[in-house]
Amino acid sequence: MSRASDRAYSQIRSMILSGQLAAGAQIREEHLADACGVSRTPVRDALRRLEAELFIRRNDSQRSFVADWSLEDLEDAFTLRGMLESHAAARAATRISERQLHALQAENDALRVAITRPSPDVLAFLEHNRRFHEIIVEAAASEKLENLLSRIVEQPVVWRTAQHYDRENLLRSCREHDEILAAFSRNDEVWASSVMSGHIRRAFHSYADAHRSDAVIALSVAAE
Amino acid sequence: MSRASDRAYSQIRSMILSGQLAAGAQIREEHLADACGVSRTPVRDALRRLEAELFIRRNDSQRSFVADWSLEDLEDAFTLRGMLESHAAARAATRISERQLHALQAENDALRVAITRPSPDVLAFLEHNRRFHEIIVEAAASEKLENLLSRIVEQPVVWRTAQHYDRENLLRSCREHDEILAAFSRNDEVWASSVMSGHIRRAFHSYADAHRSDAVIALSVAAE
DNA sequence: TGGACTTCTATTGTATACAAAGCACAAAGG
DNA sequence: CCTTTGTGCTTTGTATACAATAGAAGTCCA
Repeated sequence: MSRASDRAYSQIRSMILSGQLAAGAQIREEHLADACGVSRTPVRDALRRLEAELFIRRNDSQRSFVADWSLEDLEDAFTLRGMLESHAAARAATRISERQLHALQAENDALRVAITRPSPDVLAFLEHNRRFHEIIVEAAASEKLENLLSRIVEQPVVWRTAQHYDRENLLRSCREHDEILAAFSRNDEVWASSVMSGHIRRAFHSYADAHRSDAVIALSVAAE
Repeated sequence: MSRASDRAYSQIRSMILSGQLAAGAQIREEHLADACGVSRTPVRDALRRLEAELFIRRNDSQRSFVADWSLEDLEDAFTLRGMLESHAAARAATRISERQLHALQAENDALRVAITRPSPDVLAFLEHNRRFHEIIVEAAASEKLENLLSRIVEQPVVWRTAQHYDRENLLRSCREHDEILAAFSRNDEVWASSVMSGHIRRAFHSYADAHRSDAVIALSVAAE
């Protein structure tokens, strides 16, 4: 992550996720170059990557804009993610190693600790949750699948957090993870895949519900 | 397609698909720049795109190589494609317009003409087939889905053609397309999705069978 | 002789200057 | 008053020079 284009990539990416670059806003290469303290060359490089991940879109005359996704687009993404991740879970169920199983368990334990303290640590939850899902995709051992999933798990959305990150929802995620672990330890692909499917789907509805609440916070849609 | 980076993109891409750049071979930016008659800048741009589409992979020290997929990788790709395209067919079944339905019919008619002549025109078959599937994905009206599918429908594979492109197989594809059309005209998403699923799966087995034959020809895996 | 260290080379990464292409706005002509 | 065309300004595209880095090949010393 020391190359200038990598720094530009993650910096621009977090500018988008944080809302510092508003959805729909036009992007000017030189402006970002100044903001990142590099020249336009690595910025262009970063923009291409972000474009491939649908964070950025370009009009016909090559001008770039921050992608702006509707609730329908979000549901769409969750549906695809559900298909792909439940497939990943099925594959992982018969391929996962002891080491990976232990790593999964450790992530979910850490996740539980993060949310059962007096004031839940949402950022820690998100990070452990991300790792949890990442390990499963690794265990699925399909490079194409990994490539596809990397393009839809995170999305720039200005998020309303009130309902969504209440302890009840977080705990439910954690319990669903337990069930996925149980399915893995029995190498039951059908079970693993169904639980994962429901897990992602429930997550969508948490988000959709939260969409009607008030408090607004910028977060990447990585949870569940 | 007049920009230098676009020319470089399609030129390098066809060098890979044609086998002129062998699977596993290292890629040197300057070499390609000479071959395409442009500077390294647009070549780098093109390489990034091809990398996102898994035509090219890079090692840890940023050197690029032509991707080399095994038969298992190919099956993997077909499985994913089957999931995504049958989902696309389901969505398309309830969303497709009259215009698109006619366009589909026209493509399949043209496809039938191309293969029922004395010596089947395989290239024309491939092109109409590609358009047929493309229209369905458009009709599915999901940008994310379109984006994902664009990354797995074509793959660099040196292909053995003898069995695969015999008239029997081509005709079967054509008949399966007819059935998909029937499902669409009745807006039956379950039917459309099942036929598509089987269609892609059968295509995989045609390829796998052909893998044991002799005649070798370089083609992109776009058929069915 | 073996192993670490150094130098050299091949290749990619970055900056910068300039070229080309769009867009907006203004002026002219119908 | 509307349309069209031209002009200048903004933004992106390309070439090139130079910097950085990884690998390979020697080289030196124990």
